[in-house]
Amino acid sequence: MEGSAQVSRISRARRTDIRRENERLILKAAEKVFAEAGFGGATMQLIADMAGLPKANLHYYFATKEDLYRRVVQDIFQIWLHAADCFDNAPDPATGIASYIAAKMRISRDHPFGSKVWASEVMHGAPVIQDYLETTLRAWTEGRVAAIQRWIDEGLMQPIDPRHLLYMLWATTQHYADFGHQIETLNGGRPLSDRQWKAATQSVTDIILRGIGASRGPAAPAPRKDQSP
Amino acid sequence: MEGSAQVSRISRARRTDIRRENERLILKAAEKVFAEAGFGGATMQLIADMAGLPKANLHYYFATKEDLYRRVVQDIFQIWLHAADCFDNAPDPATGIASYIAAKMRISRDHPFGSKVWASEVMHGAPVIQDYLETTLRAWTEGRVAAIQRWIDEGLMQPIDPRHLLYMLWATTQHYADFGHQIETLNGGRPLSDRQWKAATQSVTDIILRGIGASRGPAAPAPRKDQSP
DNA sequence: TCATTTCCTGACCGTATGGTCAAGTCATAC
DNA sequence: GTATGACTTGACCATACGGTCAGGAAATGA
Repeated sequence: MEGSAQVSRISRARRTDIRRENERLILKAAEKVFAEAGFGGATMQLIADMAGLPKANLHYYFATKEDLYRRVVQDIFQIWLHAADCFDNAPDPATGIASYIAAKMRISRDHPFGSKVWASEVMHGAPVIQDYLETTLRAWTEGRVAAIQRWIDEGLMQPIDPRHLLYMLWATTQHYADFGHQIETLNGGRPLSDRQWKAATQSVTDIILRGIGASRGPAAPAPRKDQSP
Repeated sequence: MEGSAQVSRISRARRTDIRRENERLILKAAEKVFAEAGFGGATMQLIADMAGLPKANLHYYFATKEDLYRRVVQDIFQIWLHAADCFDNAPDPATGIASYIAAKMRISRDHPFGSKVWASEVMHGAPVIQDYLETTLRAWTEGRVAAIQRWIDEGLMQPIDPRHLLYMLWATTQHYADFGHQIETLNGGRPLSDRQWKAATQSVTDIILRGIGASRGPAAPAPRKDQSP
């Protein structure tokens, strides 16, 4: 009995694994194809080929193209939101914003396709995640705005409209993913190296922290340029 | 003879007018449809309907969908480039960058569709304007980088990597067009008012100029908030 | 008036695409 | 062994789309 239950559990687990593994494959391929071709330009056939599965198999796991797309966008949105964890329990703007920039730059590097899908979705009027914008994102934004306003009230940074600061953070960090191709072209056709990514993060952090008058924070990394003073 | 020539010139002008007017109508509709649906999602039928012309008429003026799209993208690129005129013969960073931000914010407001088409094109790997990126845009960028570097060398601003500053300027200003829908949603579902656009421009300008250590420029617009000093 | 050129458009065509389906395979359960 | 249920897939279908074309309207020129 115990053995039987064990087998049963294992089988069920293996079943689940098949499903999860295939969904993972499909979602990964879909993210790339949607990013590179847009929703309208993406084809189920191309996604299937990239996932190494027959097209009919995609429709076994995801009923329609829209369903698949929705899942891709939702997954991105989760990553997007979680990036703010480091933002939250920060003692001062310099620490919080610097770590938020770092997190979002990392996302731009690690999930460029996801970022593009998100950008595309929003640019097209958010047809599938409008409700998320109005509920989750709005709530999230209100929270950060309040936090930033608190910092301002405490005199830890200049009195800047928190919303526009957030927009600037989003825009600047996501630019390195969404416009990665342009940046790459201007970089001589080569993707940014580790060092260049670090320099980019540093530049963004420096400008913004100084821009909001918060660069004197204790956790602010000292500029370590080896130029002569 | 003179009269005949006059008529001839007028007729030719009217012909040209018909063509120009129809191309304008089509390009305007195409810009909007491409922006809202992406290249793959846009249909010639939809563009035709929006332009108020039969679909076959579109193909009379633009042989293929790609041709039409190319024209839209090229037109945007021109606007994009011309925005730098005010950047150029500026005496100091505060003046130059402030006016560049103002110009690009105006473009974001006046040509949101164009901005989205451009973003989409670049995000998809610039399939139709890769050569422009490698020639025109690269040259343009080199020029601005040199100008900024000169300002740095003259001690007019902090030593910041000019490229990342440019990226930040592009990202931040275009964000108000490309992610306009998101901003609108976070603004209670209403588009930014005149006052809000002004405030946005001011915020961006303030943060960046302070961020690069150039806010003390003589031509920098004084912050005329009616708050108590 | 008539020829010429430009412009206009309904009807049509080939293809590609999203989606369906029936007939499987395969592992498990009893 | 065989019933069960999840997974797989080649073949197929209806539709929508980009693009074509022939024939006509309208403007122009002589």
